[in-house]
Amino acid sequence: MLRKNSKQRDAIVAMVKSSKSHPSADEVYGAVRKIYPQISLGTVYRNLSALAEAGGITRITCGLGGDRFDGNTAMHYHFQCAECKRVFDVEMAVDERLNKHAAALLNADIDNHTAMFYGRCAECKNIRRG
Amino acid sequence: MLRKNSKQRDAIVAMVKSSKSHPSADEVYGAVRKIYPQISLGTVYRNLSALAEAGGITRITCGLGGDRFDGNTAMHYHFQCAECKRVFDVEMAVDERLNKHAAALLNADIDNHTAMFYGRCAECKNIRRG
DNA sequence: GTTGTTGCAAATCGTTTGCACGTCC
DNA sequence: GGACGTGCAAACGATTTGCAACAAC
Repeated sequence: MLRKNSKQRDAIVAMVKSSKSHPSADEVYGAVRKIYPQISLGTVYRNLSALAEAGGITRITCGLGGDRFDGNTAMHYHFQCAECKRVFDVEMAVDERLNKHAAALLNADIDNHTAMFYGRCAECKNIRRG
Repeated sequence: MLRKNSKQRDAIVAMVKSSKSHPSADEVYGAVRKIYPQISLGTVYRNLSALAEAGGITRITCGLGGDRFDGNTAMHYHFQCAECKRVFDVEMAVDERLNKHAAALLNADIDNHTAMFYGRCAECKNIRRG
């Protein structure tokens, strides 16, 4: 994968990199379709997965709904609102030593870790709950 | 939900609580079926979700494969092996203040957070990679 | 007897894949 | 021109849901 260029992939990368909203595959699809109306959802999924694998973007596995994607590949944590399902960055220092610590405890090779916070975002927290 | 007792639910709780392997819904199904061969996968899913919602067990959203369930509801972190997909506990102190810290940063209500480590477990790390 | 719970099957959601065709180097 | 990428549709795995029968209180 990623051996040849494609304008579809370029558009997908550009969309994810320029977005701050942690879009889902479907949202990327909707946005890129405005430029390439013929693009297929399969192509979006294939490229998002290949790009995440190659390290060009980050895949965010969240508890509520499908995966999200993030153009910011620097290690950081996320928060997901249980109400609106949006994902936000948590601008908090990440302790990379946790990987080594956990690796020692488990006698495992550890590549990375993720942290997800859950609750209600600023906009949703004062509204009646469904 | 959870307003009346059922022997199926009792068996599901017992299985998850007694397991240390963070079983998937399908694994719970397989185990409980030995006692109640007529139980359906839908019942297992319904009960696991209701129990997790009620706080009797914990749902683990992991990046590789479907959700797992944990009878240990005390806050702790997990590690998933990229090779065998098994999930392990990480016996590491959890800083509960992170929730307050993140809540302040985002002006959000935060209930909980999870952390997942990824890599290769002790058993898999020395074996040729596929 | 009312209401929650079950078993079953069909439906849904998010994602992946096989294939014929198109495009890049 | 050969390998990789695309569009399309079908397939897939995980999970949820509608419904009639059933069990708990």
